Amino acid sequence: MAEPITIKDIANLCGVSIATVSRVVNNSPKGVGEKTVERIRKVIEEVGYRPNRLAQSMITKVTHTIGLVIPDVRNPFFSELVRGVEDVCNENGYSCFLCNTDGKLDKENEYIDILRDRVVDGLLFTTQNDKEFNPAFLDFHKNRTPLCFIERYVDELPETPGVFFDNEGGAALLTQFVLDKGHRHIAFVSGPLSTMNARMRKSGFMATMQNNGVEVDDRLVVEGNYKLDSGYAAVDQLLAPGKPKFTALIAGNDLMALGAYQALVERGYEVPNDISIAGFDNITYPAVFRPLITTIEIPGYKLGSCGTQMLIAQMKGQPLAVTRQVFAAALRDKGSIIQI
Amino acid sequence: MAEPITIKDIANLCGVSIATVSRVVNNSPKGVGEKTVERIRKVIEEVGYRPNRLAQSMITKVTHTIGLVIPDVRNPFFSELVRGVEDVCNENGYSCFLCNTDGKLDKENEYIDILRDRVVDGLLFTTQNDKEFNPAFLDFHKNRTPLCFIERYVDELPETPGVFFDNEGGAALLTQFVLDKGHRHIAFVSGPLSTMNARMRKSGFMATMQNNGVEVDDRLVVEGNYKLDSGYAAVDQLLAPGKPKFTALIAGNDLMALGAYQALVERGYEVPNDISIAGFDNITYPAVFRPLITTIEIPGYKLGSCGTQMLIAQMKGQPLAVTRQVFAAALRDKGSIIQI
DNA sequence: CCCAAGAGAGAAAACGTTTACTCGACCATT
DNA sequence: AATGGTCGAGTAAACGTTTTCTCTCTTGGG
Repeated sequence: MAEPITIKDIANLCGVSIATVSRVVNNSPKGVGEKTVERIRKVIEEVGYRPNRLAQSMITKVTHTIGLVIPDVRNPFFSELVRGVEDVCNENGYSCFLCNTDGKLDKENEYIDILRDRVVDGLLFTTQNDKEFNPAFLDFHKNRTPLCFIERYVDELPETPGVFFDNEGGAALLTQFVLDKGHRHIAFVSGPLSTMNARMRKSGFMATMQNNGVEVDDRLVVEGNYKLDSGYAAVDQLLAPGKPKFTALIAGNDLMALGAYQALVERGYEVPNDISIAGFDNITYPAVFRPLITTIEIPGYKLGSCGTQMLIAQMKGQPLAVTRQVFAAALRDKGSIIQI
Repeated sequence: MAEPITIKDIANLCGVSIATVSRVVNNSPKGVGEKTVERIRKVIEEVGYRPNRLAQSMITKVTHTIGLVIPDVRNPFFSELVRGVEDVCNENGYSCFLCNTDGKLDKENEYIDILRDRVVDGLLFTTQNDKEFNPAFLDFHKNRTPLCFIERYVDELPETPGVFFDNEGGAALLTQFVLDKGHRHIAFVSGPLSTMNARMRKSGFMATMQNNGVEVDDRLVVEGNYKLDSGYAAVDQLLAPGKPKFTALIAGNDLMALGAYQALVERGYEVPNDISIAGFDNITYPAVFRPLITTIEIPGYKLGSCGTQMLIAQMKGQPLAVTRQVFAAALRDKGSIIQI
């Protein structure tokens, strides 16, 4: 029913041209008398006129809109991240399109196309799929649409900004902690080695062991898939006859650590008295829950907010001091590693 | 660098008018010869032309965009809901602006204005704040912008669609379950009674008790704020000298149930042997965690996806069979209520 | 008193589409 | 042979802004 009020309506109401109204709306440098400004302001206020963003964007080519592409909001890490992104967007007058891809390449492609059609000013991109490189990024790059990666290195686009978590450092920190507690026989359950972060975490573990002069027993290093079940299964493998004993187990993420915990308990081991356990991610649950798992915290909110800041800086044409920001890891000791 | 390809480019490339190109892009009824269609299609394909959504929207007044306003994505209920919304949007060619308000009225207002400026086709609105009614909704209503509420009744807008969870029925289900286990002295810790759902849950509890001929002892009904601490504090109140004994405690949500659990354990009670506990929400954590709390599941994804379907139906001008959809509750028995 | 400069404001083009209207060509019907 | 219908395609207006250019009026300095 009620047609929206346009700039033309205001112009008529004030008996001025739309150009003049436009100038006061954008409190443009000058060219409008004080009294006129006052009058127009008042009318705008009274009738509640708000400029149509679409029309503005048509001509300015700027939508104040970004696309946020992630695998799944339901993953707590990503909901933290999303909130960080959205907060920074909002502070800066941007709105954010949320896209869930489940890490599937075709959905990623689809969303990239959609977002380009919608003329987003920038794109924030996360995935857990780092096997395949999406050539659509090259298009974005050619079109000079700002891009910021989250936890993803793209060799083809070396100068594209990104925010990262220091997976290797986190794993090193955790491994050192376990070593310092006196453990020497440490099992490691990695995430899927097809992913960058699983490889980094593993290498952080290996390097730290080596640096401390502790030999890694290959038979105690197994690969999981970041899911609970694979942690459970890993314990079965590690406890098989002929395998060496171990006093601590480091998992590539908390979920696998929990799976491992369950398997150990079911097999009659006491955690941490018989076997200590550590995870990665700091999946945060109300502190009432048991077990508590010593872990490495990944600052999802921070990654999101800083990534967005970098993206916005780019969109504003500000030169970036650093194009790749790496966030340090923090250890969360929850007592699941005992001194021996 | 690379200016985007426009319809004009395609027209020139094919030696036809832009109107003709537009017709084949929208595979418009007729008016273009088969051979021409073929030729234009091929060129479009070759150069990868994609129409500018902004320009399309300018003229059609349709953006294929919706606004999703929620308190906080980090709340697992809302991340479920968001995913449901986004999936249905995507299936139907819509994109979705995510807005976090923390339930604050001024942020809600701000986002409503922003979304209107951006000419969203519809608005999906959730809040936990049901004290204040935002008059901006009336504007939306006047502008005929489709609206769908989630878990919020708005008296001023009786015919506005909404999706709801049957809080009362859920509480009844849970209460009946507890009664059937033989409990007669049941404590109830409600959420903040300023919120609709806390009131509904409480009334579901009261009604079921009454229906079963069990008198509710007022001294065993306390009000919390849906946070962990308030569950803890509630137990302090309930265990104060002079209070009647109880064998079961039903909390307005899982978080408070956990707080209550912690308080009880710290005071030497065994759960559920001394006191049984039930919650609400089914906050889902890996099943390894303890304690497990018998609870009522709220189908967040379902609420989101169905709400979005209703919204889209409205936007397409389809008449809604029902404007208010209520989703049934389901009990998740996790053993924290014992038979007595 | 004249002129230049500057301030205030409007006209119109542009952004990339969709769509109502128009027009010519061709063919079939009377 | 004239009429009319259909098909294919183009012209131009429109959407709601921003912005460049232009114009007029005022003002102040010489």
